[in-house]
Amino acid sequence: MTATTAPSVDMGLSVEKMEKVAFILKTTAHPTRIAIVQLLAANDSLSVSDISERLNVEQSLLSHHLTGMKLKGILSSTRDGKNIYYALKMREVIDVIQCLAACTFL
Amino acid sequence: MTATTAPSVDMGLSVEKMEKVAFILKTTAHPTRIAIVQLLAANDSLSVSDISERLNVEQSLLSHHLTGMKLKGILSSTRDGKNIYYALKMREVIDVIQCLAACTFL
DNA sequence: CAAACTTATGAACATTTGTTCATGCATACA
DNA sequence: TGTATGCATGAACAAATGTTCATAAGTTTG
Repeated sequence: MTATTAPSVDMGLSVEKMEKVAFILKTTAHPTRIAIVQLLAANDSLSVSDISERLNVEQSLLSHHLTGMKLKGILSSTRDGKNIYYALKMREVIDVIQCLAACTFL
Repeated sequence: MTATTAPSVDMGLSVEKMEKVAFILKTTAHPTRIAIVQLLAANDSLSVSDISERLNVEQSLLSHHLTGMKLKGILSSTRDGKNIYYALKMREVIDVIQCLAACTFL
């Protein structure tokens, strides 16, 4: 046991993994964004106004959340006519959710 | 917020679970606190100065992190002489970490 | 083209979170 | 006692995050 740059304490989850998961959960750890992820996990792709109506979140605020999540690589978007459709891009988001869903204890 | 009290989209992880996990990860999603959790997952109980030395974090700042985590129910502390020993309290923290560690994809 | 619709954007502001510094408080020990 | 050690605390500040509002920009349709 040399002291310093230990890559991971022997607990199964490396610092790297932990930080990746933390990033994902941290950037989605907000009621609105959680709901967005839920919707997009169940719906594959939705327009902004779809989401806005379903979640009852005002357009501008929602847009900020969406573009933020897109910037961080979690969502993707494509235009179709005057609508813009968002979808889950980062596969790990679903992975993490499924992984956690499989844990029965919570 | 009337219409959207849907308990969980059918994706396995309820909003409630998701928010609990998010809470855990969000409150630990910080380099120093991640390291703290790692240490305490591997060591059962450590004094503040132990942690301070190992992580090379200044006393006061560390103390703020520790008391914050304690306030949120994640850590516990007991005094022994002039030292105060911190330990992981919230079992779910370890659970979540182990759960994520079991997921191979990341 | 103009009007209507959908989404993005940016500025101002509010709130939360992280950091530092100085100081206080408790315990041990000479 | 009083002095040193270990930790907490609170104020001041910094930075990140969330929210609102007004407005712009891209698309369709009449």
